[in-house]
Amino acid sequence: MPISQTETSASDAGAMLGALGAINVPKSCDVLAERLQQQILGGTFPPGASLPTERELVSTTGLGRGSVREALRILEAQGLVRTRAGRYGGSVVSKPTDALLASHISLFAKGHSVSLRALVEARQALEPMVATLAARNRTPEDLATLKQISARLDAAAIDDVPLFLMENVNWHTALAVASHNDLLRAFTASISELMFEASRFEHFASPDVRALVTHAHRRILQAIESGQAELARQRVERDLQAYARHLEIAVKAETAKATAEKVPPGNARRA
Amino acid sequence: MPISQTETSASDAGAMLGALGAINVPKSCDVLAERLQQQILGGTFPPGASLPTERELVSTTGLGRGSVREALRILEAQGLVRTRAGRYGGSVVSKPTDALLASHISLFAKGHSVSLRALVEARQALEPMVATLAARNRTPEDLATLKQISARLDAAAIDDVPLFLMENVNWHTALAVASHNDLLRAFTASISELMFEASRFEHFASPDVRALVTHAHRRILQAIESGQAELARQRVERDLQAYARHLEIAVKAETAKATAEKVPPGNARRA
DNA sequence: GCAGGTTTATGGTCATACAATTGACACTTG
DNA sequence: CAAGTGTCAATTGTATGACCATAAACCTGC
Repeated sequence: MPISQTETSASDAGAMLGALGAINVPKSCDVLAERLQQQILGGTFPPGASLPTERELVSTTGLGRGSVREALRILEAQGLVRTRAGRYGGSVVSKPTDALLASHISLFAKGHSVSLRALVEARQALEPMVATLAARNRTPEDLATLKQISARLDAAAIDDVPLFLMENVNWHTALAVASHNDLLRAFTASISELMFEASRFEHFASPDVRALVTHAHRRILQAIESGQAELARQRVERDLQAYARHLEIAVKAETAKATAEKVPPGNARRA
Repeated sequence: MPISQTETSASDAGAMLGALGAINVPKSCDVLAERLQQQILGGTFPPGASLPTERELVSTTGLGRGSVREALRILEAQGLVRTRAGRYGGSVVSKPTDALLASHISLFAKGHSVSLRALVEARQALEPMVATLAARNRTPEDLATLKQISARLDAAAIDDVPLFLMENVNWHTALAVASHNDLLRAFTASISELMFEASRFEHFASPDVRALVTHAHRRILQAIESGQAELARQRVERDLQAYARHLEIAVKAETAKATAEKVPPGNARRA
């Protein structure tokens, strides 16, 4: 992002001071949070190390304890520290978890009302690469996990739709783990979670869709097991295209039903 | 009368409650933050609306002002509110910005020491789809912006490397905007930013690489202008592969130089 | 040795007071 | 009247102090 202040449209008035734009006076807690963040990222406080105690920070910074605590809440929300009470407690430095990043992505998506279509597009972008990398980088353990989940998924496909959807998320997450790319893993897991939430309301998981999913997963897993990266990519792409088609049909049916329910006044509603 | 605490005597109480794991006592500020978050997401406080004042929250929740303020700092770190001081100030609900999500992604990436290779892989996953969508969904304004940036990029390619790198980020961001997919836009912009930071240290931007980049951008932009989605995708893919190759060479040279500096002189290792 | 209580450093919460900020509005001034 | 200026009031920002809750470490008695 370009520098925000410093509008260059200076008239000759106030030339000595230059063009000064809106000046933002930071809050003390923000300043402290940022400084601590830099120190953490700079290695002064490596993961696992303890920050000074609140009261120490109070005395070293000259701020009040309230400000110090607010700064710590910010760092906590960023996933950089984990605070525990009690003797020998305090704030220990930690690495942001996948779950935390996922929650921030989720907040962003919900805040911007990201459409199901956009989610599918993002998935179509990410998962082929994930499959490619998984075929290349998977460990035997990754493979074992995937097979385990596949078995549970197949079992749930018969009659337990909620479990099926949940295991489906697990499957995609495990695939992302097998890719051994932290960033893609976190992105993919987040999107799977979001799609899971979305598809719980659209009750889109008919028996034939479930069969289609399990079949596709089997073929993808096979390609990954044999290390055929390109084949895995192609199969994921085709699977996602089929999934997108089915989803579009389901959504269309849903909206059609919704409008049908709204139009006729006083009819025989749901039994 | 519902179950008050101390259900049954201590003797066999454990059996009735079943196996209970570590119970986590939440902090009051976390509880409040979560409840407010739900209300915001649930539409009770739509974007642009004001939350109750701190002191109102104090009286309605029964908590102390410190806890209320800590909750607000959490929401602020999540990008859900923006707090201003002064009369008619307070906390107004807002949507998380791209920049905020980018900063969280950046923290995650830095915390996990995500490699440049992983970044490139993520970019290779995202940008082809971004280009496809941009070719499909671009508006005339998007196109104008892209052309503007392209012109600046071409000019900077001649001699101003820092400006070139910055405009390069802008170009990719503008492309992501043209895709009209909020999630892909935010992801792509974050990764571009991260790669920019990384490539500032590796001073990888030789004249011929710069020429290669501007040439590729021109061809991509042309495909997007004419709405040829598939062509745009292919060109981005090829561009990224070339970029990845050059990057690998540059990194190899860099590490070779670093090791050469470390080993005693006169030790001619094979490069 | 160990089961139990005790200590004590630490975060968690609350209350109060004052300072800083800022938009609205009345007030001057030309 | 127009433009600038001062004042006010509501709200957040900050500091201080006190006390509670928690949990690891340390006794203590057996």
